[in-house]
This record gives sequence, C-alpha cells and structure tokens, in this order.
Amino acid sequence: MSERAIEWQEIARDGCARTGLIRTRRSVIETPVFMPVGTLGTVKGTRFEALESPELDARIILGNTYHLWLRPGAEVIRACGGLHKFTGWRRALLTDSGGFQVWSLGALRKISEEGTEFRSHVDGSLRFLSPEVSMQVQAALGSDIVMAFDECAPGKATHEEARRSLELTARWAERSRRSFDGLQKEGMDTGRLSPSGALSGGQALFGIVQGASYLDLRRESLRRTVEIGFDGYAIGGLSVGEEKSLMYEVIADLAPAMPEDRPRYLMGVGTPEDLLEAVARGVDMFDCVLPTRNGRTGQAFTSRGKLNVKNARWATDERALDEECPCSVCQRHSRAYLRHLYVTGEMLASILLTHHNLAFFLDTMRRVRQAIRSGDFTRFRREFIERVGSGVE
RNA sequence: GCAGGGGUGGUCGAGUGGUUAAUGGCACCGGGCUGUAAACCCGGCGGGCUCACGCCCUACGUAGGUUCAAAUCCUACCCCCUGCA
Repeated sequence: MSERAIEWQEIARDGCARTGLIRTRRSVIETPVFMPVGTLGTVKGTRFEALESPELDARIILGNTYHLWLRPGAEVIRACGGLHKFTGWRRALLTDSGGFQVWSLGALRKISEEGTEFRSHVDGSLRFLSPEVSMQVQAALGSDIVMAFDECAPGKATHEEARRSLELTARWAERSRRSFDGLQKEGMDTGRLSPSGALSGGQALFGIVQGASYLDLRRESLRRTVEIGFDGYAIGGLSVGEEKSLMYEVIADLAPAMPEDRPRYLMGVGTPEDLLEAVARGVDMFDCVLPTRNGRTGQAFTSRGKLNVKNARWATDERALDEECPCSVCQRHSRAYLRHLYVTGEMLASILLTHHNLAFFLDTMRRVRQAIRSGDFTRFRREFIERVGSGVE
C-alpha cells in the first residue's frame, strides 16, 4: 500500500524529546499528545463540547473494544454507523484492543494460544476475545487508530513469564495485522473516509511492544513487532506494578530505538511527571484514566502537585484549586465550593474536577510542545517536576 | 392520675449478668486510584500515656444497691412516647 492511514511529521526535537504532527483521516494531532480515555464511548464526566473547546482542545480520545463489545455490542454500533456516528464525536478516535483487560480482569479470564476467554463483568456470561475478534470489533467501531490485540504481563513477571507473554503477543500481532488487512480490504471499517492527500482514508494499526521490565526482551519484542510492520508503535505493559524507576529505564532504552518515522505511544501512562519523563525519553502519545477517574474521586492535579478536594482544610478556602491554572473551573470556583460539592455527593463536583484535571493535562502537553519547539524543554521539565513536587498549600 | 413502652458513644440503632471501649448503618477524619469490573475502594473514629507489646482513665438518663463480675438484675428519682381517664 503506497497510501498510509496516518502521517507522522516531526517539527522539532530537543534531546530525545520531539514534537510533531500526526495527520489522521479525521484530525491533525500535535504531539506529544495526551488522549483522554473514553472507554464506553464517553469521557466520563465531560461533554464533547468541552473536549472540543479551545480550553481543552482534545484532538483524539480513546474507546475500548472489550467494553463496547459487551455493551452495546459491535453489531449495534455497526448498525448505528460506527462509533463516531453513534457517539457524535467527530475528531480522532483510538480504540484499545481489549488486550489490557486480559491483564486487568485477572481472575475473570483464561488465556490460550487462540485468544482469551472472559467472564463478562457485566452479566457473567462467557465471551471469547481473540486478535480476529478484536479486529472485527474495532472495524465495526471504525476508530481511526486500531490497537493490535496483545497480552500484558504483570509488572513483576519473571523473565520466563515475560518471554512467553511477549511471544504470544508477537503471534497475536501477526494475526492482528493479517485480520486487520483483510477487514480493510473487505470494507468492514465503518469509519472509512475517501482518500485525501497522502492519506488512504482507512484505519491505522498500531503494534504493541511487551517484555515487562527486561530490556533484552523489550528489544526483542520491538524487533519482532517492527518486522511485522505497523503505522505506529506502542509500549504496553508498563505502570502495572513495577518500580517507577524501572519504568523510566525501560522507556529510556526502548523509545529511542523505536522507528523514528512513526508515532511512539506509551499506553496507560500516567501522572503529569510520568508524561514529562517519557517525553524526555522520546515518547509522543499518552493515554491515562488518572485525570478523569481521580477527578471523579476527589483528587485534583495542580501545578503544585496533587490536591485532595475532600480535605477539611479547604472548608473555607477561597483560592482556586490551582492558582496558576487558566481553566474555567479555576477562574470561577473556590476550593471551599468544590469540597462542598464533593462532600455532599453532587455530580457537579466530579464534572468540575474532571474538567480541571483534563485542562491541566492537556495544557501541560501544550506547554511541553512549546518548550520543545523553543529548545527549552530541559529547563521546563526540571522546573515543572520541582514545582509539582513542592506540594499544594 | 392509671396502664404499657422507652432513655446506649456525633447520630440512628444492636446488645438484656462475664474477652463489651460496646455489632451495624450514617456522619465525620484521612489515604489510595496510571491502555476505567472504579461518581469507587481502603483505613481511622471516647480520652490520655508509649516507638511498640501494652497500660491507665471515663462511658450505656441520674443516684444508690445486689454480685467475684452490671449497659444488662433490684430500688428510688428525672425525662420521652402511646393508650385510658
């Protein structure tokens, strides 16, 4: 195929950190980018209008194959014209393959060569997810970026376990690739657009590197994944229980070794500090539930670190969550009010905290891109980490 | 006035002679959350001392009493609720 589903273009570089553009069939994404997680076709606690507003300006969000496959089901979404049409989200969508659920559903699943047998967490029914099924579901969803179906090993996996897992992931990657290509050819992608410029209008497929915390296995996994050939490459299986220093070490070793002409995506990470550390090591894309989940559960991310909105000490505090944050929540509401909303169980608490957290994450990435462009990233990173570590108060 | 029921820790409410500082729920306080089984989960919650094992004090309306031992039994008193006058 001469036409590509997405295009990656580097704009500037500062050390290993790089800023650039990903052109997808639906939007142009400036990187490094943070992608809010919208598992079930909604970024919990927020509206698309807010995500699209200049204040947040999220260019791409996630959806999850496993969850949408259980409910409402791939055929419902296909019948509704794909996930974009179904939800009304018009910008880019990346769908996770269900691979992560292979790990996170622990006791509810059984892995075999063929795929993974899940006990549905919704109704207990037995479901079987494989590379082929995952690709079929993701074609029905019509996301712009499809993830290969992988197996994520636990952070403390032994070398032997990690090797077994990586090899299974590699075989699943080949099957994902083959199945994906077949579905593209058959026109099963509900999100297809007509070719435009250099873009094919089809879905992009990303491969996932595994190998736990073992650098030799990571390198091998990368080599085998690149051999198969993907539109982008992801680092999976981090932040799953391993030491943070180990995570940074793996990224430092792996990211610069990943193909330069493709986006590099660190899956499921992370805290604001994690994002900067990973950008510094050459990563372009991130997703994480932290801003939305922690927002819903009473924790704000600020330029001075985490702030627990529930704490009694804010009961009469008139200051904004983050006094330096330009977001609409910080411009209008006090810690005292937000605490009151949270403590009384008002849904607005979750909505406002989610908004602020997303604003903080997305704005941080904007500033990261700016810093890289101006060759100032090293200083930006040092000062950011210092301030975040200084503590709220 | 008579008859019956009842007064338990911030609150509601278990417990009716012996590991009971007293089950639970709520409230309150604190912590956690990293490709979302999560608007969720965990912990603390009479006071004092100790790094800690632990020790001491004060508590089941009030005051007495019985008993080795009482929130639990007895007596008196105070208060609340229901019914009858």
